[in-house]
Amino acid sequence: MELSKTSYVILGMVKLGRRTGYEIKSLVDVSTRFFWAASYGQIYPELARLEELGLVTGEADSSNGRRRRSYDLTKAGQRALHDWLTSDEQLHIELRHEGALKFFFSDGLSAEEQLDLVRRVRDTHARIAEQLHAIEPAETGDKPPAPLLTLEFGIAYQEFLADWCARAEERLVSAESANKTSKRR
Amino acid sequence: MELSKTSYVILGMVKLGRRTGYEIKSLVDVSTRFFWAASYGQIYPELARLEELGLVTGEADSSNGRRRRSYDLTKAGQRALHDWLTSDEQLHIELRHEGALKFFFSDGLSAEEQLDLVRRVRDTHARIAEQLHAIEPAETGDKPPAPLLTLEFGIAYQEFLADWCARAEERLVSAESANKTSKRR
DNA sequence: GGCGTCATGTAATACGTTACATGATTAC
DNA sequence: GTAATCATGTAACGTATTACATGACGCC
Repeated sequence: MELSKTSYVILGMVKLGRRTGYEIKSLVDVSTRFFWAASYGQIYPELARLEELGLVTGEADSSNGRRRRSYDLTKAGQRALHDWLTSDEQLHIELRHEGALKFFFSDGLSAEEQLDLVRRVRDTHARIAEQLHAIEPAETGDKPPAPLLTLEFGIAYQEFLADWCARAEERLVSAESANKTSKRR
Repeated sequence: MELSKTSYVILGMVKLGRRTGYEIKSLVDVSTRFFWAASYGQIYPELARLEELGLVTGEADSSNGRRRRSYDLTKAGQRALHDWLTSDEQLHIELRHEGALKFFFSDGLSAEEQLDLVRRVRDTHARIAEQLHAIEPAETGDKPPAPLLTLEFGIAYQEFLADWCARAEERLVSAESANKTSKRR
């Protein structure tokens, strides 16, 4: 593979408009970071590399009174982005979920400890869902553009996770009370 | 932080029974890998390190005719595992989803290309859901132990994602037909 | 005899985060 | 004037994957 997935985040952000590295990072932090994060340590070197490859062109830009470097997509960059978007290669999908991991190993825990754990996981997702709800959609055209649909997806995703935890909590509570009842007999 | 999350995967697997590095890898590949993966390159060096730290004890084990090294949890290892399970530190939750990423940048695509993309994402999740359905629960005790509940969670998770894609497909199709109708007028 | 699996391990490489260094401009 | 933000970049570090090397055992 020529480019990393993170390179496409950069190309995509530049496609949406002339961008500086700083702007790309800010945009990523309120949008793609929930399913594809990126840091300065990746963005700046990668912008330089993409320029070498002829996929973006950078130029000094003092339009806002600050010294900075803005990038545009080249034709080759547009092609690379489109090729990636329509490629039928296996999608990279990866989850690292410490809550699920703890849950998997939670058989040694007491009922209360288990419940605490599920509650913490639910809180985490509920908080992220709130965060996403707070993101104001910048423009409201007639057709919902992809970033808006993706935001909707993110909200549904976090709420699904929070709901699943809520249902698991109910199950744990009722299992526990059933257990106490049978012991009392 | 003393130990990485992956160390706890190892400790957890050893808690479930005396294990070799090879066994840990095999177990991870059919269980935690869907929310926390691990490779030989992590497992073997980390087992050695955990032994140095006194959290596991390894010993040569030829019980099955092959030369191998099996590990057990020490008291300190059990404590470390329990402390992690009940710790209230921020949970590490991270998603890398190339499908969502492409979707976010899909505004330049044609309606058909967009639809293809969503279909590919749905297929991916539907396939993983099937894979999970195929995992036979080893033991069926009266109370569902945590690994089983986690498997249920994994199935619900993948099915949620596939369903969301299916609904998105419907929306795309109806938006497209509405668009054609209005153009015809 | 050969293939598949069991089994251990490491080296090279890639990927990604964090922290730091540096400095200009803007808002209060 | 000073704090926040804009802005660029790198070095150190940590994490993880891939590929390779090696070899024994069991089944057909």
